[in-house]
Amino acid sequence: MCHVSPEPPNPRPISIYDVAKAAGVAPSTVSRAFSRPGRVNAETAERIRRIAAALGYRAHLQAGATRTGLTSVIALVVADVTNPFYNDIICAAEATAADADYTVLLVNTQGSPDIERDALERTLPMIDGIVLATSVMSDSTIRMIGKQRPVTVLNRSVSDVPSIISDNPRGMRRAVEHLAELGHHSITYAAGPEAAWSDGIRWRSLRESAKDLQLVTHRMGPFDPTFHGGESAAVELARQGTTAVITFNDRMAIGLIRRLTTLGACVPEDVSVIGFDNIFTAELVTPALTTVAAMQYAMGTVAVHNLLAVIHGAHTKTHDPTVLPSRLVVRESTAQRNRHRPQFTTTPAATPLHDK
Amino acid sequence: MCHVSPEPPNPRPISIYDVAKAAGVAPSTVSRAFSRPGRVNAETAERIRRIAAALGYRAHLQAGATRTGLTSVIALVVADVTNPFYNDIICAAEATAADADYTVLLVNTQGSPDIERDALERTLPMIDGIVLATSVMSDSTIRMIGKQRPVTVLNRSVSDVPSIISDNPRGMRRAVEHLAELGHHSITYAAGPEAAWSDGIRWRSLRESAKDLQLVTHRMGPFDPTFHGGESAAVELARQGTTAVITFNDRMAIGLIRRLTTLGACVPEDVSVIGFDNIFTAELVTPALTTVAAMQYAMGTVAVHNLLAVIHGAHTKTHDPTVLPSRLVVRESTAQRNRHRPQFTTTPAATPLHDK
DNA sequence: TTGAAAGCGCTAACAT
DNA sequence: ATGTTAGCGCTTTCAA
Repeated sequence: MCHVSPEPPNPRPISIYDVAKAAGVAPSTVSRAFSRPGRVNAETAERIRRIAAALGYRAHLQAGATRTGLTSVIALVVADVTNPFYNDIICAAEATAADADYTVLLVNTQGSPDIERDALERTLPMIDGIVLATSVMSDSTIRMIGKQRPVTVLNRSVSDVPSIISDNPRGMRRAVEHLAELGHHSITYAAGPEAAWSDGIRWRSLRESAKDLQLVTHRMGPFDPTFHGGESAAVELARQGTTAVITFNDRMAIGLIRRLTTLGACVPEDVSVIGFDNIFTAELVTPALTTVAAMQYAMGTVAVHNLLAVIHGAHTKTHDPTVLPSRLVVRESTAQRNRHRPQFTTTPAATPLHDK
Repeated sequence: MCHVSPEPPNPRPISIYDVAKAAGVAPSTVSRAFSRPGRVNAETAERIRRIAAALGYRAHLQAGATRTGLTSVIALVVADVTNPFYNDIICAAEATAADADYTVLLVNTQGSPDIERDALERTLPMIDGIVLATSVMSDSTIRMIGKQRPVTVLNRSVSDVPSIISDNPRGMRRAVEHLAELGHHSITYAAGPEAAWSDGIRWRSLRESAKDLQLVTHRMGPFDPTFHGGESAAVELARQGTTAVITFNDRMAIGLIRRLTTLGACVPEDVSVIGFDNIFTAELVTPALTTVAAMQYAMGTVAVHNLLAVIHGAHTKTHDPTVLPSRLVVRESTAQRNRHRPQFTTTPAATPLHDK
């Protein structure tokens, strides 16, 4: 019944030797016809390309890379490709790389140190450089990798490694001022993963800004930087009471608002919520989310641009991080503090949002 | 000022020769110590690994692949990594592949035939198989690639190539029944990209189901399968009037509802809307979206599972597509047809939602 | 169990 | 402008 397939699943691919023989030229000529068209007779080159196409030849760039060490591939390491925060970063990185004839290898670490290490282990030898958009590795590990391959880090400042960050202090400052103007006296920060550099800077910026404006701060967490993490934060928040919350990111803010609502609190009437990142969904939820926006597209562009510069031999003397501006986008999740209602407190009761 | 950097940006990586010399063994022994630990003295292997680690050696798998032709890498081709529809597919694919010690190479084509062709051209020689989660290539092209490398296609049925689809006809049937029960007489389909196989099957299924239930159907589009595509659909919809819409996917449905609202129509009071995919955001928007859910996680698992089977030499006799069930998730965007109001019609007036 | 040698597909020197 | 040769890092025979 089960007859043997006549063709193996992975037939040996056509090589330049096959093409060379068919065209009656030396293999190196075939190689040149593709990589250095100028250095070969125009007609010969054309004939070679025709024959190659007819034979179904595909250049095996990795093989050549064993000789040159250069692959024209760079890796973009992110914790979670499906996090909308990376949308623009990925698009920008791919566009910028494509302009320079580089390919972007997307590496999805799911926030796991093991996966990240493994993936890097596997891909490092076959790439010309790395953009670390999110990394849970230590600064010293990153610096070590930076010795082996050109590296650029995003959303994090690592000394001796080109870094691109957005102006978290300024964005946080604007968020705090906004809440102060609305009459809030105390701000709770729902923290993201401790390994996240941006979590640290955001909390520190919050504390400083709050101190300047004579506001009180609290810190909850760490939570997963996801919708569910935000839900957990809501439960904890309900126990301690507050009128204003800033979350590590928008996904958490959205989860928090959701859960808060099922717990009987109104946003923004009872509690004002501010997120970070300005993801697309922030505009879509009800109430629309007030959030600190970063320039993701620019981040992706600059990161790849700098990386390619280093690959091509640029020697940046100082490695002060490149700081991109950030701004506050005011929507509906923040409002005047409601003095007539008691501070929001309740006992956890309602069921969590059904997890699809 | 700009002193020359003492170390080149891409130092030659440590090879097995370096390790071999340091360990005082032959290179082949080092190779075996990593790839075939059983066939080398346990102590020697341990010593080699220690020395390798100390030297910072990283296996260069691509180099070995030039010999064996096997890379333990498979490609997952998607149109848009940031489309939440792929979340679970990507996660499932990576998990399933990791279980078998394979790495997933994520290829983002942005729906462009050129990028897809280019990416495939570049990566085909260095992978053991491909999962096409979205492809704009023709069936015959896919079949041709299937001759060169094991291929599995998702969300599409290609003869002679293992295909995994969800039960669109059944899902659509349930959607149409649902609308019929709510008293709607006519259903408009807002189409997605013409190149999308699932768009075709959805429209055909809609027509058949509607015919069975004696409902009238209209078709608009094609539109981009995005939020903005949905907005465009809303404008067109406003001109023609209707009480029930099914969109190609959830992102379109969300955009459509948004724009419809700014145009003065109420969802679901004036018009009922049903999407496809059940993306995470569908639950978050107001009104929450009624949608046809597919089993994305299972799709990813099955796709990779089947692919690995083919890679390991399975000979499936018939290539009938694997069909995964789909179901209707009823939320708030569908309601009883409102007989007391006139059919929704208006002139386009309001401004589109601000694009961040 | 280990070593020696050949070869994967390609590119870069060098030679013609 | 083209051919020849060596070699990239690794795996895999084949011997020892």
